[in-house]
Amino acid sequence: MTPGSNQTETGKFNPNSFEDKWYSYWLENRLFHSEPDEREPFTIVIPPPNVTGVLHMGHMLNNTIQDVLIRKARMQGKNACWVPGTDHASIATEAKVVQMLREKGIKKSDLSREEFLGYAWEWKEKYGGIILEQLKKLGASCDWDRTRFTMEESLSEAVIEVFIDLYNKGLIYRELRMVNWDPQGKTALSDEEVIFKEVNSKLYFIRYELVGQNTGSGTTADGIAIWDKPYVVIATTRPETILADTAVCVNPSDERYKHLIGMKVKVPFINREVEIIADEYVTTDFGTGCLKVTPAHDRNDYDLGKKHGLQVIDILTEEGFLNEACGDERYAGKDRFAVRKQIAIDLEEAGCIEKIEEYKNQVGTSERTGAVIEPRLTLQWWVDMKKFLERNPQVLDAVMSDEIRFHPSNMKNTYRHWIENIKDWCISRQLWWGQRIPAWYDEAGNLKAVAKTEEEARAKSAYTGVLRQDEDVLDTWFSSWLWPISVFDGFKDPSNKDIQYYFPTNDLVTAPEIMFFWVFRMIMAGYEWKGNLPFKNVYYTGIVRDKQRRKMSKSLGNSPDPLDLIAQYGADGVRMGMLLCSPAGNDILFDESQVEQGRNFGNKLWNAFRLVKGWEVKPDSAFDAATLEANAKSSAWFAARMNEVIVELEQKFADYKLSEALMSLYKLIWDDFCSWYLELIKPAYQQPIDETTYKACISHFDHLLRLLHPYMPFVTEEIWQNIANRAAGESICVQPYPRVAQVESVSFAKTFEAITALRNLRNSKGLSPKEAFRIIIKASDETEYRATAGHLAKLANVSEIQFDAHAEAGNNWVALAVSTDQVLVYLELNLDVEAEKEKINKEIEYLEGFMKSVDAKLKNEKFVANAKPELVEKERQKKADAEAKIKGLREALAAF
RNA sequence: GGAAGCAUAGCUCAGCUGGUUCAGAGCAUCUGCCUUACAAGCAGAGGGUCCUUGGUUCGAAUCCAUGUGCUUCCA
Repeated sequence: MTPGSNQTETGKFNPNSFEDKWYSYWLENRLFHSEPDEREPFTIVIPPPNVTGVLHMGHMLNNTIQDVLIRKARMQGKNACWVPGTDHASIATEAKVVQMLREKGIKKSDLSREEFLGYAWEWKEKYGGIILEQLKKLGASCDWDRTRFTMEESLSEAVIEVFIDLYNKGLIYRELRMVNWDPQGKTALSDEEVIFKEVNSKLYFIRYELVGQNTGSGTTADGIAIWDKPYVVIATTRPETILADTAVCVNPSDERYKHLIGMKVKVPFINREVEIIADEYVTTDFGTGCLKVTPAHDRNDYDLGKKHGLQVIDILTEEGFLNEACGDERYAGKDRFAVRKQIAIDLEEAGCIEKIEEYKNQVGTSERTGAVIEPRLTLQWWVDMKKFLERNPQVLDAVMSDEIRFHPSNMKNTYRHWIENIKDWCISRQLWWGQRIPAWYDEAGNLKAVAKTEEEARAKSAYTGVLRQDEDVLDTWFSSWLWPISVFDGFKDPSNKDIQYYFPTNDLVTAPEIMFFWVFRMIMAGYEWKGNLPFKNVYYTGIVRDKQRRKMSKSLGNSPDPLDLIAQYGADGVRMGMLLCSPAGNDILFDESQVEQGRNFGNKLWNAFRLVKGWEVKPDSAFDAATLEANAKSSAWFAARMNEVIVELEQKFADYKLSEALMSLYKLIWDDFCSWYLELIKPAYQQPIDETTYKACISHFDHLLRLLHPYMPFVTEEIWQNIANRAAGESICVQPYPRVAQVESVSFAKTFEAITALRNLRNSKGLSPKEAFRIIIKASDETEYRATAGHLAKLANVSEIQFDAHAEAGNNWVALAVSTDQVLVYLELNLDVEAEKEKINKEIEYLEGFMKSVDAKLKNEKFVANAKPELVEKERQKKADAEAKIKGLREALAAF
């Protein structure tokens, strides 16, 4: 059954009254479900939102765009499949679960891995689907039967298999390296998960006493000795790390320090003697030119340490506390930031501080927990990206050659730059929520085998002792990069009909900052395991910002609640508001007034429907020929106009200019359909309309609804269902999308111009629209005016139209310029003759100026010789038109 | 510090490989209207040295260079 309209035709437009109803209807009729068949597939996989997430403005934008693309494809007869799902977000979810447990009084450390995962799954089942439910409110036409989750069994198996496969191919290795450590999440992060923020900090200048130098050359950078002992000064933003210093380094060519190379200095408090070494790495003009080297806590220092064979002293715990190795009991067991403050005070007291400067620097923070990242030396698993790319050069080539098209295309530059400077990908995480790494070790921690199960590991390694599986899990992106393949079970069953049919997918819609995390890696996975690209187009959305260009965020509180917005303006209004001004790649400055505009547009459409629906229809025989003829012309004109716009739309969609396409539609509906066409065919109050026109109108309306449906699915369905009789189960969702047709071109351009000129005259003279005009049309070609005389009379309230090519203005006849013709209007007013003359003179002046420039072009031999012939012809036409206009205006002027 | 992008009406943006009356759209603004589809509306109107300065060209918003300002990415 088709649900009846909740809204009577006289009711006010209220999107809430029908949106849920139609969504349920679509689901009941399984309109979004896809199975492979003989049609051309059109596939989108959703960028899986974080399972802990709730819908925010960015999701709204992103998913609206996907829905527009998928709905249009579906209407175009393609087998449209939009696969929804979520990712397991190891670190974010684990943090949530840990917090939930803490509230229950349970500590993670008191639980076994299995127990913890039990709670985590429980949490996921309870809260993990919220965001998907919210997408339904937005109207997202996902195939919900295909909903996937990155940690479900089949997808997890794929992850494990891929890991093993990469290991066997030599593309994965395990190594002790400096990683980005999140002391709050207590895990390593990849470089992409670190967000750099500028912070105000301090640069501490600290004195290190020179060993065995009782006199002489220990000086400050500026040569002044304040201390009684010789010393050097180092500059650091992290004074707590001096306890882990194992060298001081200067540039070998630095005259100030040359003579000190090879000597030793004492680290304050702990009095560790460390050597002054020399390396080109040190810049002489930063700080004092004298660098403290802390191999355990700084990436560059680590490399330096390796090169010079320095000792590595790790003074931090995994939580970011100082440990016993720091060698000073005042600080051991305390937080790194607390120690930073304290040690600064203590150093000051000890006279070791030369000075402290304010300093702005970039500090890395965890994308998920926000904690300040600590470079930390740990054993992690890595993907060898260089080797991977050597195996799969298409990862770069496909994008550069537009085999995979980026929208906007300038993202290609960033992509290439990224690949050319690629770094290895740290894929292990010290967490429990995620796929556990299938690596097996002996009791001493030596890697014995990489295998799916203990049995396999044993078989592979032939080791008979106790085997322990790696405690760590894999990065969530190590699941997500397989998404376009794994959602179709392309690993589990590579020849299944889904993967063969839907892969490669068509479009991917995502945020620009995800290019490195995800887009790039999916392309890698596509070529490595399917030997093919994973999608053909990548549409990068902008970031949703507020009017002050600030990024919308929870903490700023500048983001409206999407569901509130939907409740207030309707999902259609919100969708339209988001898309009205969001070219690919451009940030969108969100403003509620745009959403209001979207709702107003829905209201406009709704009222057009009310008008049409209210008409009484009678057979054509009840009408005179002139009316029928005029209406037929109007319908033909609109058909032609709509066709023009469909041509535009096709081009705009081909270029992924979704905002512009929407704007074209907006104008077609509001201006051409409502303001012109409906006004033209509208019968007088309580008068009937002829059947032919009514049918044409309904057909045009129907086409408009289809064109608009991808953008505003709900209101278009509501009207479509009520504009004509529909069978049970029918829906606009699956109606054919209008195509470009061969339509006779009908121009009303001069007519509309004349109507506007007459309305303008009324406006400027303060005349009532109720007073009819008498006019004379003075045209060189009367064809169009004669054909549309009825239209002109109706929309400009003209009671009498004469045609006279030789008419003269004057005696209360005022001339209006329309194209190159004139419309003379009878006015009984006392005109301000001088003002009228002035106006005409100004017009003539402008036209003469214009003519001059055209003339100059035409007289220019080089122009005539070099420009295309049709262009020259156009210029000649321009000149002729202007001449005709000037002639008419002169005559009008003479008539006063 | 390295790289990319942007600068056009009050705001947000179109303007493809130079050439239609090339200076555009939507919103906002102003004027007049409650005209029986719609005031969430109708009918009109105004508004810009296309960031600066040079250059190429018969011709530049468009191509090139310089400067300025802003944004983003990477280190």
